[in-house]
Amino acid sequence: MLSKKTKYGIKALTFLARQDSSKPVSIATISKSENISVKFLESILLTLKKNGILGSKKGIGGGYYLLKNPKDVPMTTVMRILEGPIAMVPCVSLNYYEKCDDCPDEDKCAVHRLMIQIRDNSLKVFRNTTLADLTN
Amino acid sequence: MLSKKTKYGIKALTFLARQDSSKPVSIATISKSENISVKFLESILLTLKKNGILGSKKGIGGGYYLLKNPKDVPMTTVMRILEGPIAMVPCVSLNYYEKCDDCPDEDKCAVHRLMIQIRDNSLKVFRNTTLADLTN
DNA sequence: TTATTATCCTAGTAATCCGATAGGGTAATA
DNA sequence: TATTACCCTATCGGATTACTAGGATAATAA
Repeated sequence: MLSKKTKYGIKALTFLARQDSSKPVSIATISKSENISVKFLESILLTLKKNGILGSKKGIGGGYYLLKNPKDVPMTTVMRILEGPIAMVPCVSLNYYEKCDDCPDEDKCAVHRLMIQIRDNSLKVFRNTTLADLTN
Repeated sequence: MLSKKTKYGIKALTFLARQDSSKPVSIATISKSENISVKFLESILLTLKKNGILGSKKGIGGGYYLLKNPKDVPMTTVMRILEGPIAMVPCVSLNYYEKCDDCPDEDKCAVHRLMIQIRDNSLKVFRNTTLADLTN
């Protein structure tokens, strides 16, 4: 299941991608438009900022804005920041690999081989989709 | 993340698919071979039985066995029984559809459209993979 | 300068889910 | 009739999730 954090994060990012990029948008504005709790959204935008996706400005007229052109933000990046690994099991994860305790030989593991296929297909979609693609 | 329940379930099923189909295999046997806790495995096999994947036999020489030919058991079926919906969000689920509270128009929702692609790709893999494919 | 606005940051918390275990009951076989 | 092995319900600690509280900090406007 996709977490609400990721869901809200993607919604907020596409909202920002649709705006005039020069002007910051306040949390309150995004919150109202996308029906997301202010406080929860706050924490999500903060992690996006800490990970170099968003910039921010304080005070009156302040808010968040995209640091890059939407077409240069692939969904792999967004997913990894908000959701964590794209793979369904750690033993097939590219960025968060972990060996299974119970599995003596990954190459012979049915789950492993199946989940590699799922991962590859998901990666293809996330890599080929940018924020710009989602604004239309 | 794939639950351990599903992971163990797939492992147990492929183990059974490799056996002489006429003979039941005990929980203890599968448990030892696949490094799965007996009690946990017990509950997993029981749900697979209740959902028509496995048959069972009690008493000495008893155990579980596949009710169908492994090549007639697609992973879509196994996943839906053990893991639940294949989609990452209920609003794109074929078998467990649910509308989002926050989303006024699914067709205009970025998350919705992205997750449809992910679902379609995963479905393709799970549909085209049977238990027989996983035994090799 | 100071009041206002809006982000920054740490903590906490209720609810839910997960993985596993307990402890019997029931049916089949020897 | 004893043993084996599945059947079934209930529980439970720990982790995660989806928030919420409450104040600190910085920028702007008066």
